[in-house]
Amino acid sequence: MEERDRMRIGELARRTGVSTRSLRYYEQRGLLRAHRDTNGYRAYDAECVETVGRIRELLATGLGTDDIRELLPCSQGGPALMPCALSWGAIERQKAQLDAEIAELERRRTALGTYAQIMRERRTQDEALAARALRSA
Amino acid sequence: MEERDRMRIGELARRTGVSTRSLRYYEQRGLLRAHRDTNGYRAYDAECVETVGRIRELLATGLGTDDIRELLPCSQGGPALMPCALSWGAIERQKAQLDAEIAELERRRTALGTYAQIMRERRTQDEALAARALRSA
DNA sequence: CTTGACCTTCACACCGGCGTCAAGCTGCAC
DNA sequence: GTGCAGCTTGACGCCGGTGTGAAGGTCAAG
Repeated sequence: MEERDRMRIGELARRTGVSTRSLRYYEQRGLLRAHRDTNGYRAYDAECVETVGRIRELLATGLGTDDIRELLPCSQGGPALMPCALSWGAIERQKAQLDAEIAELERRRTALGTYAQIMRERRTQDEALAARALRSA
Repeated sequence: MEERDRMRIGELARRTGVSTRSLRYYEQRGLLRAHRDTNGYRAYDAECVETVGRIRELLATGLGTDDIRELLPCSQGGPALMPCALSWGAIERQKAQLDAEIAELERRRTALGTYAQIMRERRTQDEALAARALRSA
């Protein structure tokens, strides 16, 4: 809780490899909290580095900021049993959603393959027709 | 080619189940061609019903309107050998893209499962702690 | 003439995480 | 004082297919 452990947004960005724009966005979305210096500058505790890391991981799973906001307190220390139970649904929902999206993409891939097959056959016919036309000409 | 075979946008929408908004959009993107009555109304040939069907199929595979524009003449009758060859790449690209997206989603799903597992373990620890706290209290 | 169904073009809204520019303040170094 | 790096908030753009609404023309039926 020492003030010395606090850093400004630029340094947090450097340490995490995340743009300042994103950090401000995470704060706006309620994912990240920052103290304020007297001049209005954001002052982040050292643990924010880890928090940002978790945010990036969760974003990378495809979860949205709304889900992550409910999920984050759960992944931190402290008596977070209740939020855990509450936000458990979000993970299950997201897993189900991912399964659905994967199925959808595989359906698309199959459809595309079928479509390509039809076109391939048609092209073969066309080539046969063209060859016959050439011979008769 | 009889004028009697032509219909206006509302009827095409009804026959295909596609909104008039989408039909106008397809025309704007160069996927669909319409004649014009003297009063400016769009007049569609009967075959447009099939064309719209193909557009929907291709859209459903995840292809964009730009790809479909190059792909459509290929799936219709006529000497479409060259466009076929040209647009073949679009299908292959899309298939590769779908494969990549599927892989990405599966990576997300796995990551989510791992994350859930970590949280589950942490929750178990928390519960153990809470139980011990209760007993000692 | 009016009503009403159908048509026209133009254009804003959406979603979501973030790039990017604008206009202005702080504070250190020279 | 001047410059510059770093900070602030605010706001537009993107991507792409489509919903939706405005403002107005066409035409047949009453």
